[in-house]
This record gives sequence, C-alpha cells and structure tokens, in this order.
Amino acid sequence: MSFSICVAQCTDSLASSMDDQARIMQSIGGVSLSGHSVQGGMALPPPHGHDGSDGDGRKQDIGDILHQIMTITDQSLDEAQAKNRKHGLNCHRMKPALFSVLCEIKEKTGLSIRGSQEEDPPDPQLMRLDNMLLAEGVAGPEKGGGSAASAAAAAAAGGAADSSIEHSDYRAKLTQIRQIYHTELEKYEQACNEFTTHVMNLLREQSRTRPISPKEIERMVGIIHRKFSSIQMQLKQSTCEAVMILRSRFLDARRKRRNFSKQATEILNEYFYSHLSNPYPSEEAKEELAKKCSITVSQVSNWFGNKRIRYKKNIGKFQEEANLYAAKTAVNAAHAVAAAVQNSQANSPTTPNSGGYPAPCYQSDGRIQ
DNA sequence: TAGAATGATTTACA
DNA sequence: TGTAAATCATTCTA
Repeated sequence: MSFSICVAQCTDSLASSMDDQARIMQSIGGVSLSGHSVQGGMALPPPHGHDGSDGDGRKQDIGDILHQIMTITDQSLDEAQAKNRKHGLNCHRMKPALFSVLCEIKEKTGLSIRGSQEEDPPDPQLMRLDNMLLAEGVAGPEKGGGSAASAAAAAAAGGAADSSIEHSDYRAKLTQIRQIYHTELEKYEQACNEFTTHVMNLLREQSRTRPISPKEIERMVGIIHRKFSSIQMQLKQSTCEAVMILRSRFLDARRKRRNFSKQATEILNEYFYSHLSNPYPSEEAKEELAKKCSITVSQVSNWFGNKRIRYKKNIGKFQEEANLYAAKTAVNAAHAVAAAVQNSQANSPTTPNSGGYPAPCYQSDGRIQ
C-alpha cells in the first residue's frame, strides 16, 4: 500500500478520532496539534482563526498537515529535496506520532485481513514428502542408507556377492541423491536469507519516509519464507520421485533371480534327502544351512517349500536324485564312523560315541524309516 | 527357441 | 506365523 493511498484512506479516520490522537500525540511529541511552528524549513499553516482549543480547528489543522504530506509524497525526490520539504517533514516532531497512528490504522484495515491467513496449518503434502525423505534417509541424519528398501536389500543380499553389489550400488545412488538434495537445500536457504535481509533493510530504510511497522516487516518476511518453502517443496517432490525411481529399479532387480550355486544346491539336497521323513528344518538348521550356502534364511525356506511340493508331486522323477544323495549320505556317514573308530582306538579304549548322521534306512519311496 | 528347471511371490489355511 | 499350493518370472538346456 503506497503512502499516499494509505494517507487518503486514513484521513477520515484520523479526523474523526482526532481528539483522542491529539492527546496521545501531546504526550508522545510534547506538542499540541494546535501548536503551529516552522520546523526544518517546513512552514506549518497558522491556525485558521481559532485558538487551538476548538476541536474543529484542530481537525482542520491536521487535515492541512496531511495534505502537505500527500503533496510531498506525490512529488519526485529531487523536487521535494530541492524544496527541502521532505527533510522538513521527516524532522517534524509530530512525525513519529503520526506514523504510529498510521501504522495502527494500517494494521486495523487491510493488513489485518491478511494476518488472518497467515497461520496456515502444515501442508499435508509437505509432511508426506518430509516423512518419506526421512524414511529413505535422504533428509535427516545419515543412516548409512538405512531405508526400508535398503534394509530389504540387506535381507535380500544375505551374503550373496551379486546382491551385495546391487545393494551397495543402491546405497551409492541414494547417497548421490542425498548430496544433491542437501546442496540444493542449502542454496535455497542461503538465497532466502539473503533476500530476507535485503528486503528487511529496504523496509527499514523506507520506514523513515513511510509508515511501516515492525509487524509489517515481520509479515513480509513470512511471505518471503512461504515463497521459498514452496520452491523447497518442488525440490523435495523431485527428490522423492528420484528415490521412487531408484527404488522401483532396485526392486525390479531384486526380482531377477539367480540360480543358487551348485555347492549350495548340493548342501540343501543333502539335508532334504537325509531328512526325507521330516523335511522341515528347524530355525537353527535353516540358519546353519543359510550360512553354509551363503543365502538367506528365507531363501532356505523358499527352497524347502518348493522342494517339498515338487518332490511330492513327482516322487518318481526325484527317485534317482534321492538314491544318489542317500548313497552320498551313507558314504559320508561311513567315513564319519570310520574316523570316529580310528580316533577312539588311538585315544581311548572306551566305546566310541556315535556322532554324525546316522546312515538312513530308506524305504522304497525314498523315505527314511 | 521351446520347454524344463528353479527361485520368488501370492493366497489360503490351520 | 509357517506351510501348501498355485503361479509368476527368469535362467538353463537340448
């Protein structure tokens, strides 16, 4: 709102409440509105034929002052300075009081409407973006790529070299996104601070020549911050999109299965056929198998699930495989027994402890008796 | 390149 | 929650 418009809007209010203001100004400026004087080269008009005690006369007086202010405001700077009027007005002892009243009226009129819009509730979309960035480890303290997807990666990786590579690749890309996000955010914050400082200085400077209250400056700062946070929201949005794309690519990659190594399949098959009567490994057994095969426990569970159902569906087909592993297990058991016997003969005369797998006795369908 | 093999996912159930 | 069963998606092989 320009000063002249403001003054025009305020003139009526000022005039009507002049009696009160006169008392206030008297107490602030130490001068009665009726008191006319020459200040800084600006000659104030004489009282229009009254002694100053008359209310109508004082209204007329302040009306004249405001008229002068408006005239000066409409003038160019050079013109006003040439006439030394602006300076005169600036130094006038009534200026602070007048500005104070004008600021107050500004607050009570248009600006108060804006004020009601200021305390917006937090934007739910912004909150969602913030939460997601936090969860993904992009915003907030660095968690070593500690996101849900990253955790899934760790679980999927288990120990398999290829998955570990994919996982570290995911983490590296996430770190890259994080760095870009923080650099951009810093830039925005810096720009926001610089702009805010500039505008505040400008307003403070202007407050010498037009009525600007600290509240108004504060409000302006709020507007600037809101503008910048909308830009930040765009940054957050694009960062979220980048993370989503990365995540979907990663999850797709996770679906790309790789066959287990021959050695891992052998270990799993050995266990399966040697426990054919009850091919349900305990949690501990699964963990041990997972360790031996360099896969995860859930992969072990999947393997046993698949194996059980496929074996059951086609026992005939698996018969050969069952015999093969049975023979293998028997040989292993024989070796273990022989080693134990040898060991006991060498070290102790006592009866050898029957350790290792017992040689399974298979039924015709491959089941252990 | 088609079909088999195989690891993963989904759904239903106890 | 673990498992069976069905199914999907990918890899292997003849």
